[in-house]
Amino acid sequence: MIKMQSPRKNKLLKDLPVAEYECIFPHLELIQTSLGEVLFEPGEKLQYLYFPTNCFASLFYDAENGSSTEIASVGNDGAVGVAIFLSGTAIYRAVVQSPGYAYRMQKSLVMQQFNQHGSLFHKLLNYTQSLITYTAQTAVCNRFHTVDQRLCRFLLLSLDRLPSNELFLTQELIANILGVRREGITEAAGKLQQAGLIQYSRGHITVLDRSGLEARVCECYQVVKTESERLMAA
Amino acid sequence: MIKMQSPRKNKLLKDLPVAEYECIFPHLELIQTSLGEVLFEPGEKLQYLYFPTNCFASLFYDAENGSSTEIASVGNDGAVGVAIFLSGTAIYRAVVQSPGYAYRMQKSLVMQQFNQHGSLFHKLLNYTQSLITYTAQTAVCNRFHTVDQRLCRFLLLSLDRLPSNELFLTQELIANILGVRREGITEAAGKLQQAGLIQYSRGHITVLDRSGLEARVCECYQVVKTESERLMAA
DNA sequence: ACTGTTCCGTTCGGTAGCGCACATAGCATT
DNA sequence: AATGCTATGTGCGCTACCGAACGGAACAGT
Repeated sequence: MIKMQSPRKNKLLKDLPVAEYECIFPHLELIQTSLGEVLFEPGEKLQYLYFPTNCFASLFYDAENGSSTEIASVGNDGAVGVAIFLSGTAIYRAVVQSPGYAYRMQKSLVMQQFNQHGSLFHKLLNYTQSLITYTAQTAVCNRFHTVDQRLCRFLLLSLDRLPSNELFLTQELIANILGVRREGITEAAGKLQQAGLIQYSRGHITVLDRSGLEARVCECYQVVKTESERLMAA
Repeated sequence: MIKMQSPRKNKLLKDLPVAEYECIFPHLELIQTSLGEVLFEPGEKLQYLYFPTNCFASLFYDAENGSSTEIASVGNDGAVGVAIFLSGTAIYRAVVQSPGYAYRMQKSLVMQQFNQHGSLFHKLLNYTQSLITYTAQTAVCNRFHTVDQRLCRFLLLSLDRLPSNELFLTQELIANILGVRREGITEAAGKLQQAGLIQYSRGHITVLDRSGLEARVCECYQVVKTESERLMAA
């Protein structure tokens, strides 16, 4: 099983030139992440940069009153903790939403690669831009779109980061992610289930009709996806 | 007048080591910006990185239905167009909200400085982080706080980027920035005026009681400000 | 089989902000 | 003075969402 977890499964590591990859590879540490695990807390000095292969994490931003919102999520499309080379410290919390494997790189190695201006350096900068896009789109979506639409966006973006069409999240958790009441999710999810688009029970969500979700989602989903693909192609 | 516009007025350029500054200085081009001027459009290939000295710009993110929101603003505390070294293209629009002067740097020079890992390089990375913070906080604020609070936040953050206590913005413009109805601003601003905190008429806003605004604003203001100061100190 | 816990469904009153329509007031131009 | 434009004020019905409370249903452990 672990053999299957090649670092190449992560899209940032996937297309690295052979020389660079071989230089980095020995220093990559495979780790297993569990549901709800916190990779780092806001304000904490980052030690590692994480490259998920088959797990994904949400970046949470706390509000004063105890509520919080997801401002971005990261799967095998990116890296968790880009602040490590920006300033050293992130102001958000990184929480594992779907358990699995990830590779991590020591800060010193990240900085070394960074200083050599390799391929990884450029990919990380591009990826940073796509994170900014995600965050900005979240701001827009929070402002203009309904809970129903935001739920669809969340489901679709999550699916894109996972191999299967199943998610393991309670309505309570989704509510926290979107920054709404739990009851709001009950209602929105109920509609989707009645329409036959998803099927859920006790924290286990199965997406039955992907295109149906796409028909209901706001534009935010496509914007984030397209921009991210554009940046990764570069 | 123009003589007064030393590049050193911009906080990113202010503390550069002498050697680096003298290398950059000859290539800085002083420009004058006018109200409403668009520095770049979303998707456009960036040519310049702008360093405002006494003007400030808003970064706007468009939603599909024609509305838009400010996701961050930049004054003499930063640079407009950091995407130039991230990916080359921004997905937001940069609009001058308060006219004045700025210096700009050709892309080639930016990249050259970037590759030399000078002081500017590190400052720009740090500043990128503070932009991300601003954007994330906007997402949170859009989600949890009232129009009244958001207006206070906007006024305070704008004041911080300006030399005086006056702003030239109609209620209509502020509404676009915050992504709310014009009438919402009429109401919120009316309250502030009645409380004697501001005075306005036909697009001319004077802030009379700064600390009064600070008493009403949500935490978002302080978070953005503190984080930005922390990052600039580094 | 019993019990506690987690997850989901539903109801109900309250409110912030929306969309719309229209009124007024300051300023400019002629 | 007359006209027109732009900025601001106000009122009204409507909807999405909130906060709180409660009920039921699935599951886990003993």
